[in-house]
Amino acid sequence: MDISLGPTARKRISESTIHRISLYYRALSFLEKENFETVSSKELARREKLTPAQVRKDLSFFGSFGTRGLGYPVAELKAKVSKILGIDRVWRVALVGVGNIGSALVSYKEFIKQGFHIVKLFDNDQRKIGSNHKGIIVSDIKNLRTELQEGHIEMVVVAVPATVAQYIVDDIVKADVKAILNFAPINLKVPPDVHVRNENMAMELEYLSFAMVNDHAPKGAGKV
Amino acid sequence: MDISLGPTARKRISESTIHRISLYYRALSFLEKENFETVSSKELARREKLTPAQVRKDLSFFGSFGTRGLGYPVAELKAKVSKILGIDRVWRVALVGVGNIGSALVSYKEFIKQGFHIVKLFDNDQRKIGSNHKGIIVSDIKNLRTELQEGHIEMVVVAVPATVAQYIVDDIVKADVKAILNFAPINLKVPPDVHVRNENMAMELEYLSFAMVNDHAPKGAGKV
DNA sequence: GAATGTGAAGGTTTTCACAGCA
DNA sequence: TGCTGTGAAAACCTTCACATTC
Repeated sequence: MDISLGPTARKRISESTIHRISLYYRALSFLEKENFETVSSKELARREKLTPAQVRKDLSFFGSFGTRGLGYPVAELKAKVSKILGIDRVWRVALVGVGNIGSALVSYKEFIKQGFHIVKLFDNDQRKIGSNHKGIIVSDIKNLRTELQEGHIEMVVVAVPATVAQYIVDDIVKADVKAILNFAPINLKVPPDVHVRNENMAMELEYLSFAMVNDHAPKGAGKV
Repeated sequence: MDISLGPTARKRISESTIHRISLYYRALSFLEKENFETVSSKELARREKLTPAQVRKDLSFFGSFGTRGLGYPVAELKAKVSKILGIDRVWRVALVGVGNIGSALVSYKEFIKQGFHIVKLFDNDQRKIGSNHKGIIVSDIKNLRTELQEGHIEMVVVAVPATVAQYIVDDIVKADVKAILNFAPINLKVPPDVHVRNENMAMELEYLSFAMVNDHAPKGAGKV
């Protein structure tokens, strides 16, 4: 019953903390499947290449979930972490752009596992409209706004070319959707109450390329 | 001729700086196409939703590329930034796991544009081995190690299920590849001289979900 | 004894503000 | 005058270390 996200005290939680909370969720899912009862911050840290202090600090922002001397109860902590991340429920998601990336995402199992249900697809290509992808009929993008509203969509994944992404996002915003996951390599303009996250796969390769060229040892080594 | 990455002075460059450098590259590509001659830190910042001071600091780690009173020369800065990121050349990339995500990445245009050439594909599914994807024949994963070496592969994209990712990565490491882009939701163990970057699309949706549930205004607002 | 929870210390990144130059 | 380049200040994040609890 006690939700214990802190009564009114909410501090600002950093982006990195949330990303690590996702990692804890992943590790805890694994531990639960393997029937571990408890886990220490040390063990969680080892599994995700972090420090024990970091794990404890992150969790402490949201409450006291552990027992001194013992560690954290796996199943219980996993439930708490789900709740923190807001994935203790189903989210209705739409996907715009049924191209290479888009169609791959329709079948992406991690989404479903975590409650992100893609329930609508949109495209502007006449050959795709009306076709069936994993049981979902592709809608005409012309009806984006009304169908998002009528379908009670809460999140939209944008997987269209950069040149048209902004127009589509403008429409999404008009449909009162407040969360967008963007795969187009462009900085989208949205009102301040709309959340946008960008997924840019080329950027990660660029990071690798940088690291190789500068022969940066991955774990903080050898500056000149 | 002057490379001006600083003579011997190399400081440690933060991950965030490198990510922003990628953003500058993107903005500069656009500006170049639109025939802009120069650009100010203010304008670059505006385009990527950053601050002008941030832009100047980031660039200053690598040299003095601008002209006071004028700004930065677009084409020249783009060339410098390419060089910093190590994308002023072609990288030979292999992809393991020709599933949903994998096949989408084979056709991903941003990779090619930036010099990341996928030249080899691997899978363990007999039905896929030998088949042709965008002109590349899928190889048997049994030959991973030798083919990576013979093909002079420098980077590998891993798009296989989490359960087998570590085994495959062990093989990749044995083939002396030093850069891995991992799409499997698992923390890979590699020696300290191997660079790994993780791409986890579910994590970004989790972030959105967190933001919505906690009704965090995106731009630092409204704590309690 | 073992491991959490947390102030305080230490480190890193961002922002400020202004000198310096075209 | 306009805008860069950069030390110094401020903000932020991580690690330390230890009192606390089981």
